[in-house]
Amino acid sequence: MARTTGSHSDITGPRVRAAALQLFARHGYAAVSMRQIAREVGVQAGALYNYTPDKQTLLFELMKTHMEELLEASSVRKSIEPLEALDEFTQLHLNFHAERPDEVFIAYMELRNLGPDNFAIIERMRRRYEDQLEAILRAGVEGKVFQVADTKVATMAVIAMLTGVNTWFREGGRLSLEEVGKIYTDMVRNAVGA
Amino acid sequence: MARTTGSHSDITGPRVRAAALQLFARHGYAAVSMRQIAREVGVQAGALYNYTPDKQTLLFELMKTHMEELLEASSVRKSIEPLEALDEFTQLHLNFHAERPDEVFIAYMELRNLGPDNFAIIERMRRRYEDQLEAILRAGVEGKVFQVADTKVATMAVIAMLTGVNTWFREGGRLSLEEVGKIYTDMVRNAVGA
Amino acid sequence: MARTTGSHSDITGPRVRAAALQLFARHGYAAVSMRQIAREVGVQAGALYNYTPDKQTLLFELMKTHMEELLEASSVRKSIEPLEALDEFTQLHLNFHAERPDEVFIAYMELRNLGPDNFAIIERMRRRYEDQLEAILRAGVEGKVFQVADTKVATMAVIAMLTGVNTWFREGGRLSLEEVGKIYTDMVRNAVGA
Amino acid sequence: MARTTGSHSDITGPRVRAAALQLFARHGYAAVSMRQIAREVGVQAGALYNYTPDKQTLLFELMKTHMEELLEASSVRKSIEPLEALDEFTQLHLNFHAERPDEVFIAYMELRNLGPDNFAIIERMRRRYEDQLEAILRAGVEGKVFQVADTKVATMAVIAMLTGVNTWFREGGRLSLEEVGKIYTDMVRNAVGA
DNA sequence: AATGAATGAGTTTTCATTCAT
DNA sequence: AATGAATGAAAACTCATTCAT
Repeated sequence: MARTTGSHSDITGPRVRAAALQLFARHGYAAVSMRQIAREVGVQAGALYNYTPDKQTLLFELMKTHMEELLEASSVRKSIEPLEALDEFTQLHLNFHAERPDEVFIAYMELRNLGPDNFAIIERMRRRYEDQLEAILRAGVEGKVFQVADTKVATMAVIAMLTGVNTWFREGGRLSLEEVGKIYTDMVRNAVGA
Repeated sequence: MARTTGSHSDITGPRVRAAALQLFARHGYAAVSMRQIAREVGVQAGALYNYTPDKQTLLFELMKTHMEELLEASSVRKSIEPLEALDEFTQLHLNFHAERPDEVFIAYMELRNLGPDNFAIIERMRRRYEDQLEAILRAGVEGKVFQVADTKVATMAVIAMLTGVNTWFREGGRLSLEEVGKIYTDMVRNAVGA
Repeated sequence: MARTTGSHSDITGPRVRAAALQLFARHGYAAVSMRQIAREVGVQAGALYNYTPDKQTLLFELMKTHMEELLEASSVRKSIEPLEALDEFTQLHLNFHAERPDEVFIAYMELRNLGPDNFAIIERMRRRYEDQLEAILRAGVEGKVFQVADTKVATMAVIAMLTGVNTWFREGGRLSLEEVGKIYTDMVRNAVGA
Repeated sequence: MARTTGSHSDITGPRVRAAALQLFARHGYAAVSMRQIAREVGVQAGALYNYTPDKQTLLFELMKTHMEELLEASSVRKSIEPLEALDEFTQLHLNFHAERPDEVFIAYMELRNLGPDNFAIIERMRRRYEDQLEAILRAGVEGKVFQVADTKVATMAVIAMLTGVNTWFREGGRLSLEEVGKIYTDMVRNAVGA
């Protein structure tokens, strides 16, 4: 049957990813069927395979894109002073994660649904992100502006603390993102003895 | 024939829960089949239903038991000074969670696989746990020994920081649990301005 | 564990049959599980096998007992006149069936759940019952008190008509069983041209 | 690979219904598995769910279609004289039911396997059919051409008598359907005192 | 690019039955 | 006589994926 001229591929593809993102975040990768995704897009299940070779790759691409954007956003900083760099990192992490709750949720929850190769790729990217914070902490320790017993541990602690915001922060709640940002900037500084 | 031999009543039940715990933690609730659990126990799938009415209840009981133990372990403290109480909370949290990585993982990851009623029950228990830390922080703020802009936010931040340990800490790794405990006790104190 | 002295076998057996009767009638043989029957009796499923070799035999015994009672009740009549005999048959059929709605229902609905041998046995008994009415009709035709084109067909028609009462008659409804009996006595007479 | 070859869309649907009809009639709804139906159709079990949302709906649709056809066939008659109408009803019932032994069997035997809503719908249709006969009988009583103590009871009795034919009549047996029709026309007339 | 029919393997759960105790 | 643990087979239904059209 005839369709409005022009290809749908450049419109359906993003819609597939958007639907998968939302559904995976809400119900979990394993609990979402290709048919559910297709229904959300307004298409039959078979059509999804024009946009992804399989369900697993769909998940992987979502996570990879997210990590790429995170790395790109975070690596712009050609950091100056450690303290300023730390504050900047805090703000960037909070803003970036607050804007992408679904992506963040998936990136943490669905790691074990990746095949080993895909898992390794995502893990490597996450490590690279952590390394950026650790570099800041190390610089601060060397410059005696931070007091930290173990920079690796402190890195993990700070990131966990920051990412935890996503479990409770909601736009329009008691606190604005700006207020939360101020509170965390202080807590992070304190935590690393700045 | 009925079964290999001998009655296994009081031995199979715990083994079912143990197998479910391990498998759910490793692969995720949705990705684990009743058959897999049964195989691990050394029994046919049907036999599991002598020990749980269904898969969902099996998950729920695991989480409920975990939260009950957490609440019991943490509520013994008839806290003295806020600072001492905070240190005690930090240690207890780290030790308790380090001993039960599977339970902790499940308690965080599988919330969305609970039915609404079961979810509400677990959420209430988690809230009660958070309230204990918040009470300590509030007492410390009143007594001017802590400096915290928002006790609720600080509560979430500290718990996220502490629970994050489970994502990387491994017994026998670079640091002992005791060393980690010291580092975190300091970082937590700092974070709340003690 | 100890039980009140004395055997339960002479009490549990009838209770098993009663429970099976009621449940088979309500939900159908195939839809009733041995566990359901056991629950109704207040016993574990395994205990049922002290009273029946299997589920199929339980059904068969229920039907056989019913047919035996029907044949016994109906064959007492060493009938006199055909018309009187016909009225007597009508009354007996209505009363007997009205008193045993569950047995009647099962005897009609569950025939196909019998194994071939059991089926043959029950069918033979049913045939014997029909033969009694046909004998009456034949006598009436010979005696010119009935006008019936085909006694076999008339037999089936009359029995169908009478048994149909069970689909709608309820004790305590608009009509008493006695009233229904009068109406059917007339209709049956008419139908066979008496 | 997808399937043997060629699209079967508009051919498989009817074949599913036909297979279900025959199997339900022969063995009973509860005793027939979706796999059996699928095997009869020559398809895997999963494919059936392209044609029915579930087994229960398959049964319901079979019964609904049957009742719709019955109502359509029977309501054409804009009856003239009660006696003529009665004869016509008798003939129509016998012919219609003789042509559809499987549908009739299911419509009577599987009522209790319908969910409550579906049951109510079918019951309402059956009631409408009965009402047509009762209207004829009432007209006949008013016009003094029938003698009937209770039109509702007579309606049930006549329909039971007629439907009973399906339990024994077989095309090619001792009597033709036409002969049976004549016999029943007489018996029905007699039964209602015409 | 999309459909719709189909597969084959899988899911959770239920079942009749057995049997050591 | 009864329990309770277990089996092995089967049930209804779902799923990711394929492919002719």
